[in-house]
Amino acid sequence: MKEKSMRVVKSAQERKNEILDVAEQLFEEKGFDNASTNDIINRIGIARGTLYHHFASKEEILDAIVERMTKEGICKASLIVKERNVPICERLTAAIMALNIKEGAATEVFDQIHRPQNALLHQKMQERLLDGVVPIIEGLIREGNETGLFDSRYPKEAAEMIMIYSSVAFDELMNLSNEDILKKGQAFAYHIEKLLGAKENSLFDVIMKIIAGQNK
Amino acid sequence: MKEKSMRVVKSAQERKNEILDVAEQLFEEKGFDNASTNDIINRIGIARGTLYHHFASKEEILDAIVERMTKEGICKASLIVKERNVPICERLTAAIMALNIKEGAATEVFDQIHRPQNALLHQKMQERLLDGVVPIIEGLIREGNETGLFDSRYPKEAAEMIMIYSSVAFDELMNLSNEDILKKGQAFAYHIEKLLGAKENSLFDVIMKIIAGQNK
DNA sequence: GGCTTTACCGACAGGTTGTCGGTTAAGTTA
DNA sequence: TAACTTAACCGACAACCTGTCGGTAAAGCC
Repeated sequence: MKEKSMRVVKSAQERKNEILDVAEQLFEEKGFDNASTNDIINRIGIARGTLYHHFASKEEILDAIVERMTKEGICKASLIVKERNVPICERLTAAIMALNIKEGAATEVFDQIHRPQNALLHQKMQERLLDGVVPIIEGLIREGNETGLFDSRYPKEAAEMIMIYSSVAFDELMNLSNEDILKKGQAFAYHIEKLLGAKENSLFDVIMKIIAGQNK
Repeated sequence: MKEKSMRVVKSAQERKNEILDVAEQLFEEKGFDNASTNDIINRIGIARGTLYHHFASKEEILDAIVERMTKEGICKASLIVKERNVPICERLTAAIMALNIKEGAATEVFDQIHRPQNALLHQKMQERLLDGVVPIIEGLIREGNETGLFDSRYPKEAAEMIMIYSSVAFDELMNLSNEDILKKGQAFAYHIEKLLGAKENSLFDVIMKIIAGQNK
């Protein structure tokens, strides 16, 4: 039954990615705590030592996954912000939503992410996204201040507040009915306007458009 | 060396509290992940079976601790709110701060709480505090709306935003310099005023007073 | 073709949580 | 007060887990 241990050698980078792919998949399926390093090595078909040759610990694997998952969102956000011909409000909403990467493959991750087994994953993702995106949003708010679109006395803290709220509140979106989601989105837009001292409805429409597109 | 296993019988309630006391203490010292059930039973001097006679799992112990720790804060908040002769602004700040129970014995817990080992504890505390305190704050905002003090179109979501932000942002307070803390507090007050449509400085002073008192 | 580097292997130590049959104390009933 | 029931308690044990380590084999270099 047991396969003979055919020795297959790959480049470190290739093997690392393979491990991360499988680990991510497994964390989605069973949660971080429940997925064991044995699960990982069995599914790939490598030995225990191989795994620990590439990663020092299970937590380091998690860190690498978080890194990989967040990098894309943060890059996207920082690109969007630089498009100075796009209206600030649109850039702002796009940047905020860049972390809610609900698109494509990552969907299942976000379903599992709040389960208690994934508290650590959740915390690390949030931390990293906050560190990465808050400065970007902050810059945007400052730009809006100069343009006269916004009037925010504490851009950094406002950015923090927006990002923290959206990362926690939009986590639990899937449990809500469609009208609840709508209301939550409206409230979010309304509050951001207040927070940034923006004109009423200056953000409302563009935010609602994105939220509507989200669950089509 | 090994003590003879003198059999001591206690009432279920008494024993449960004993377990929670020691577990809480241990979680403070080593973090939730690092503190083992063996640590708990050894420190108390009971057998493995005894522990699992009273609690079904390690996580159930954690839940009970979270329950115990948050109950006090939530009770306090709901009491404060009922004092209708106290100005709303003071009640609001007091209720918000009721979760930052930095007073007395709980101090060390909050130092340890952000360490990765405690992600689960952190998440559960936050969840429970949010569920408990948000409705209370919401009621207060509605009251403020009626009095004309506030002007909030979405009281529930505003309460959520305030609580989520304060529970995340004030977590990492100990790493900051005193002036940073001050600025963060000022920004917080400013933003709450904006969020609730309150008059400028109507909350500022009372919030700053509390924050100043916090790290004396 | 020899040498060094590095990916790889799998047994193993030392830890973990949760289970379970059996034991003893406390309470209840007769 | 003696028999019986309930509930707290015990400790060995199974079934995991993570991380280590000496050794093997492929790849790259001289």
